[in-house]
Amino acid sequence: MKAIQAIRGMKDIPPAETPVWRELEDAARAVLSGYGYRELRPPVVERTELFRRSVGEATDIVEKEMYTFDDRSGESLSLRPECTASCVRAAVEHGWLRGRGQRLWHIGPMFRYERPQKGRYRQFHQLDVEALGFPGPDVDAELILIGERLWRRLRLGALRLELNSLGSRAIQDAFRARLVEYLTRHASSLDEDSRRRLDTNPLRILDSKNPDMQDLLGAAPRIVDCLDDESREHFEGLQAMLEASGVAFSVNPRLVRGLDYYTRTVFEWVTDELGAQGAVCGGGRYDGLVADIGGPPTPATGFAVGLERVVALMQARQGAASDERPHAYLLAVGEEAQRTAHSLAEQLRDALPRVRLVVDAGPGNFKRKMKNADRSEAPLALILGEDEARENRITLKEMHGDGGQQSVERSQMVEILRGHIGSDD
RNA sequence: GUGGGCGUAGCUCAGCCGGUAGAGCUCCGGAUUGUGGUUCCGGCGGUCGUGGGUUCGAAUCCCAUCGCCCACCCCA
Repeated sequence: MKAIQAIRGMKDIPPAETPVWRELEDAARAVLSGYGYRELRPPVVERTELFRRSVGEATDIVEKEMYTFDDRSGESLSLRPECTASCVRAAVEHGWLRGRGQRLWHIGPMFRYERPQKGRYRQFHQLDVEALGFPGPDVDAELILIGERLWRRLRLGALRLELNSLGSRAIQDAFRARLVEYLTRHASSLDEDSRRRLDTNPLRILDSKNPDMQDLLGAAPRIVDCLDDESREHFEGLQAMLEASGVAFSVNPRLVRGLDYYTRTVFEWVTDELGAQGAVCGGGRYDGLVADIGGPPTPATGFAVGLERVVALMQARQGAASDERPHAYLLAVGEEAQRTAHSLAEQLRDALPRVRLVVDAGPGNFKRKMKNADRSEAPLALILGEDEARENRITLKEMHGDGGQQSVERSQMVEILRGHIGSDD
């Protein structure tokens, strides 16, 4: 019989890696609570319609990357490809936007049917941060500062911040027409993909990686030159606040983003260390989205962090992850010892709530159990054999170094173990 | 969806101008029946991804197919 394996692009995160993930999640929680953001946990499945209306009918995500299915009642549902739409839906549905802003965050899995490659998976995880109901550039700046604080806390260097402004929807429409006009004039210099996108998504031609087109694109009209006064002031305001906070950034006039809902501010944190998938975090302002999905007109801004990509950077970084090795391995041999081993272990756990103690009171001989004690990487073996059971003692053996051991009264165990735990964790 | 690379033991890999499979690590046992890790000795483990073709004979050559990785595309 053929063994069943995981779905393509969906990976197990093995025990050896979960400490890094937890470090990242704990850091995110701590940073966000420090800015007054509160956690939201929306469902993983939504009506397909929600993503059509938010992400955009003509985007790749909606056109060909969603896991969509009909439920038993015939309704079209989709696994979420991103979760800004869900956060906005929840806020509107519960009336959280009535007269005040909401600062929200969420961590969880997202799903996109794409060909997997380095840094890109079909199930992947995002930290999503959304500020709903705030019109000013101050909140865009706040989001960027949150990102920077998170990178600093995780000891990640080498992340660059790129910024752009896409202006209002009306400006985007006008600019799109200008850009199409320019590119059509030079259609002979466009590659095949770009010619196709001339119809579907002309803005994205701007960040094509094709080296043959760089000259052409460098001379293309720039959206930052077409901004309306309000958008320009907003963008300048953001830059002034970042400068005042000492945040380094570069304006990339060709930074556009693949989701239809962005207006004005867009930004990305990028790295060169992850191959082709260099965007670790991306986001921007979406002032029209709340109204688009049926809520009250509400300005909003947010970003998403790709956790697999951050984890990859953390793994490449210097510095050890947290230690999960047990402090002690209690091995019981003989009927009486095996029967009472858990009782002893529970007393130790009552006295030392932080102790990491593995109990081996199963079948197997002494040698076997010592081997397992060694493999557990615990620095201390607590030996409970027939002699110890009879004399109400326990033998402690140092598993590192010379392997010296001593026999002690059970009543001494707590103090000795406490010494071994020390300041660890 | 398109292109390239790669599939041999649990893991990392060698063998590939055809002659019927090997190493290191891991694992199991013994030296050491109340002591692991080190050392020594022995052992388990492979329809060579799968199916077909060529051949007296295929891990090796050819075709197809599946899987993994990387890139395009797209994005976190």
